[in-house]
Amino acid sequence: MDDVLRRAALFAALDDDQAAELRASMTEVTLARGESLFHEGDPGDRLYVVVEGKVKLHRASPDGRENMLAVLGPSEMIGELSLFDPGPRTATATALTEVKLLGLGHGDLLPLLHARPEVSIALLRAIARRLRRTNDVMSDLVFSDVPGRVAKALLDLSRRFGVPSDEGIHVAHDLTQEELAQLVGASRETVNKALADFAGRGWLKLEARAVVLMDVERLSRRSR
Amino acid sequence: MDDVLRRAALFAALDDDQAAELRASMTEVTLARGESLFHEGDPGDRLYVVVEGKVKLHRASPDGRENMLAVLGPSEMIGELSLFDPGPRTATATALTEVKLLGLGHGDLLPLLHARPEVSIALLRAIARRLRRTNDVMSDLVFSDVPGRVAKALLDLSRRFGVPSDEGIHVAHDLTQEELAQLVGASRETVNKALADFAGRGWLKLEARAVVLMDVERLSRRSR
DNA sequence: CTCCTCATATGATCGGAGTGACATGCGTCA
DNA sequence: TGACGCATGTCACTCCGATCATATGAGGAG
Repeated sequence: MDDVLRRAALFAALDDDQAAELRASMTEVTLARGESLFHEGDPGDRLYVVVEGKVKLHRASPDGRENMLAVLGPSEMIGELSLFDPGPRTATATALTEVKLLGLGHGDLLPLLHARPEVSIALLRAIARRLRRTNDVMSDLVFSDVPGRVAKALLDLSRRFGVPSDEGIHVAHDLTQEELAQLVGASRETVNKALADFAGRGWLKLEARAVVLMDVERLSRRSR
Repeated sequence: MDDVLRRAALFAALDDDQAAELRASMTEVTLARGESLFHEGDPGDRLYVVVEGKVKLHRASPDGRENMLAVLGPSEMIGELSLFDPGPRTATATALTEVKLLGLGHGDLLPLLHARPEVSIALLRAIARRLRRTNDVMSDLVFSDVPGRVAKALLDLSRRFGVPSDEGIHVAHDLTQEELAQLVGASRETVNKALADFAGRGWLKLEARAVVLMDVERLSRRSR
């Protein structure tokens, strides 16, 4: 059984056989960068688990500006909200890289939840953790300035997607600066300035859709 | 059985007998305005349901400023996060009015979740809804200016706590302007200006810890 | 290999909103 | 009932960050 799936909340409480059975009942979806899994307003009764790649969850304001709620990677869940609390999708999910997902419909999940309470409990934990993260992001929007939020976002991405290298922690976030700006709720220009400033101080090195963090300590201090 | 409790997610899936039994296993807590139920950092293994009154969930930044995550009223749940995703409390809960709550410990909840999967499912729905609301608030922080956020907050409070009167919808929010400012992530002065402006236009009337909404249509338009 | 387009970089300008400083109002408690 | 303390109302001043404008660079399509 796939290691990535075993780390997903949906599979956490199941033994190997049960996990294999659940996996068999899920349908595979593949997207190229830029393609959307679903759009804000769509009817939603399907949940997905990321197997490979990254997906962004985002919304548009009436006047066309974009805000990114989250970047989701392997083992993470997308679209649960419309399943647990029935209703249309309140955000759009778009692939940041080539991405592979497994989808599960409402009709297949409910029996599982009734049959195996541990699964519900694992999902409660997962969604509680998400709510905590979201609350943290909200506090940052209120308390921190843009450079602080950029530093925080990079550290967060580094914890989740970073790999150590000889120069520092290499973080292939797959976000354009425009997207990074949407993630921290600021303009592209301001984010660019913050990044350039950090790079100038030697705290990090900029690469295409990636950064190398070289002084996590300073960045971390700047983020508070 | 109390009507307020029957509307709480925790009780939604139970029949009268089961609800009465659950209620009996919960301990009553009473607080006066200003008293805290728990503080950020406290170990947390208890969940509460508001029976009467209002409670605010808030956090302090390192430099002492405050941010309010939510105002919770009757039937709503507080402190679930530390229960579902074990860990210290990530916010402080403080009474906005005299308040009556019922508390349930981790040790009493888990057996219930295992025995009655419908309870978990109801809780998943409740927390999913909370996450949706939080995402909405986050988008507003990014997209709307302060007057817009104030209008939005008042409309939200009115939907939850408003009662129709001959002049308009009377909303006893029990928040000082300082607290309202913390709720929308702005300074007291700016919120005061927005309120004075709305009042000057005849959209609402200011009262002590309350407002009377007289032109919901305009306020609603201003909030978008 | 060469455009063309999209991403990145950087400066100039402007405005919303925070800060600080007061004045006023009002509820509550001795 | 008087007075203190907290909440509210309103300035002037400053500044962060959005917006506009304009390079420069780099990857893809032909």
